[in-house]
Amino acid sequence: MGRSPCCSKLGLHRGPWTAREDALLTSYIQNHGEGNWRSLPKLAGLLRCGKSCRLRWMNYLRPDIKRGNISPEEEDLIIRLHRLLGNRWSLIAGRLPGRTDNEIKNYWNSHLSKKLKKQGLVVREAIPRKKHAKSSSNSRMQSINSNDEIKIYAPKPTRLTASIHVMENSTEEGKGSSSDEMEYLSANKWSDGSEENGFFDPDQNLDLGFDQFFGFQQDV
DNA sequence: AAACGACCCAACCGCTGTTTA
DNA sequence: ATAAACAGCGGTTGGGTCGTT
Repeated sequence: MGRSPCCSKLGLHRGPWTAREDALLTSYIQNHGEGNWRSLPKLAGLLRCGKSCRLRWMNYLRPDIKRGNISPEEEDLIIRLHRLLGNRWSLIAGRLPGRTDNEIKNYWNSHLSKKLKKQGLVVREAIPRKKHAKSSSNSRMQSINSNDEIKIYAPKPTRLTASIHVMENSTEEGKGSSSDEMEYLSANKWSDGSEENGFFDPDQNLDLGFDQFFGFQQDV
């Protein structure tokens, strides 16, 4: 399967979006809804690739996007979630209504990683993506290290619904390095006392006890 | 006022995962 | 079972902006 040709190869527009392009895209999506990114540019009268349209919509034009500074509460939440999930920006963004994965990623790279390093806190390194990953019956299971002992279940970037009771000790400063946390996560115990087979499933377990864990109520 | 460096962030690239024929 | 098409994710880039000298 080949990667689809990029915009430049097809003679499409690249670079910053114009107000007119924004208007065309917004208008089309308002009338027809999201999706079909491949055919959308043509139907909307845009000389852009679908990928570019999707990105523009998701990161900038969506009506529910929250603009402005990241609040201290949001910052705290990002730090906690990053400690838990690593560079899973879409998952983290799913926890911050109105914020995009790109925005959070940028904020992390430009502010938080430096800030935490200054404070002498461990910043979790990016988990290298597997090369030549072969789909399996449960292909979203991603190993995060070579010995396959620790795994994270990576759901689609939908809103997370689950409990983090399991992480309650990790919120204290200085405690719980990432490896500690992952070890804890792989201990196969959920908040309800049930045991699982070593996979952390944020979709299933991030919501319950959210406010206790994160210290404030989510505004959904 | 000009030059320079640091920072920010929108956009792109390359890859993986999912769906469908 | 397989491959192609499509969608989405995370890392990186580069142009614009801001602050400092």
